[in-house]
Amino acid sequence: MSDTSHRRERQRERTLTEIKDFARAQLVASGPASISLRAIARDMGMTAAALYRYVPALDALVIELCTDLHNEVRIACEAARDADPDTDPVRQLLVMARELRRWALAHRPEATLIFGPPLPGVEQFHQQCEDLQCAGAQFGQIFVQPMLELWQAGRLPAVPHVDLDRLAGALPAHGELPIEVTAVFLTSWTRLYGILAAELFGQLSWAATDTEPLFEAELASFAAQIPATATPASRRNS
Amino acid sequence: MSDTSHRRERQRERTLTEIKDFARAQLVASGPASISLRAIARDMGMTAAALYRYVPALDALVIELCTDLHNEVRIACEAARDADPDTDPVRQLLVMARELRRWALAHRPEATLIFGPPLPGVEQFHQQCEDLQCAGAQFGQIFVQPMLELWQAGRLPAVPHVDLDRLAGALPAHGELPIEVTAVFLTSWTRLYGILAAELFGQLSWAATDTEPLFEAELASFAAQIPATATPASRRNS
DNA sequence: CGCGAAAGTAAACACCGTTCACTCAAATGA
DNA sequence: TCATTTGAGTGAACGGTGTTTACTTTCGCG
Repeated sequence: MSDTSHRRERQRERTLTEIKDFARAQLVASGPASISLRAIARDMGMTAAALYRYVPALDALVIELCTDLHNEVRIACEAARDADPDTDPVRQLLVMARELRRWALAHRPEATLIFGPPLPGVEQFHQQCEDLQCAGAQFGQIFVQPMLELWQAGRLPAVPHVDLDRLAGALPAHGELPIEVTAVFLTSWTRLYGILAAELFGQLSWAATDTEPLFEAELASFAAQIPATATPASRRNS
Repeated sequence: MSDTSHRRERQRERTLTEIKDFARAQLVASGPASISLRAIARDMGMTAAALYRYVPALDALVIELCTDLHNEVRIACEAARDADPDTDPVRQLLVMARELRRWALAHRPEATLIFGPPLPGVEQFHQQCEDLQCAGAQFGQIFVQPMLELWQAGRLPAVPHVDLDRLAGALPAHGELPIEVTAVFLTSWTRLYGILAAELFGQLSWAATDTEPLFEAELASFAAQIPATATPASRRNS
């Protein structure tokens, strides 16, 4: 009984992943704006209307795609991190950042979808990212975590020039993170994101064709702020 | 004779700017992806086919819009710069950067169009930016210029960690700029762009609602690298 | 085997970009 | 002044899109 009813469910799930596979193929082939239900249905040998048995609307499909891609890039970064024997948080951050860049440049349309401006109807995705369980937040978390470890080890330097009081007033509700960690995370993240997004979106095509020196310099300047071992005076937790 | 023919031309130009005005109104109202020739024609009380007398295709119209917007934000930054009596290049850079952020946040859809990933069919815009006369390059130029002045005054510090040789190999043909200036410009620009783009595209909505502290910190850390007066040892030109 | 739910279809609606043949008015030249 | 050329604008059409509706077919379950 449950076997047979499961058969239906499995069939349903297979069709849904097939839909997402074709959607991704279109994303890769023609960019985020060209994902079309009718084309997916055509590729699958079905009618567009049939897809509405599986997906409430195109927007929802794209949002699911965003979720999958966030998970994919997170898992790729985690794998790169775990493949490195060095467990130093700084080292882990560098390895993950490089893997993020590698993934993004190897999957430009996908990266453009998740790191670019939300398509109309997909703005909702970033909103729901305030939920820590959502894929976007979990992706961010793998970069937050090592920074938290650095802070606990007393190795996180105060970020210069950041108005911590004002920043603290601009955080969402779930902010159980120390404000110093938030500050260093945000400044580091936006720097990485800047190089990546600028290259992804072609904003640097007039100025440089290879941004790896810039990327590596940013990583180096990040690592340089952090002492290899804890400064005794700034040690905080165990 | 030339009067009358000019009358036609002026009429034609008025219609064209009217088209662009309505296009921008749509951009502001519904985002970059929602600019539609049919809707523009509807708003103007015309047929969509008539617009093809003025614009070869939708893509071309959007590209023209990008050009206009680049000019607009450039002029806004120049105005802010010139309104400040301080002629110190560092001060000018800070003023222009703040104006850039102000403009972008006050014109989010427009900023998303020109700073986000190119719409399908508009990739061409960034390519043509290798031409220094194009609007995109001229916009970049107003930030390059003060940095060049700093370099000429011997106040530009070597950017740490950047592999200048490799970067030099990744520059387009028109690079008559000193490589040190290029390096400091690109690292500073991508940092600014990162904060701006992250906020524009909602990438930080889960982490912070107000990025001004981050932006100001980035400006401060840029200014901090640059000596107020020339280091005698590093002075280069007049 | 028959029933009922799920899957899929066809047609329609309202959009979209783009093209083509056509009309109409206005500027031009003789 | 009158005929002609040129340009603006129209209407219909083609193929594309998301989405809804009513209908049919398929298939697992009792």
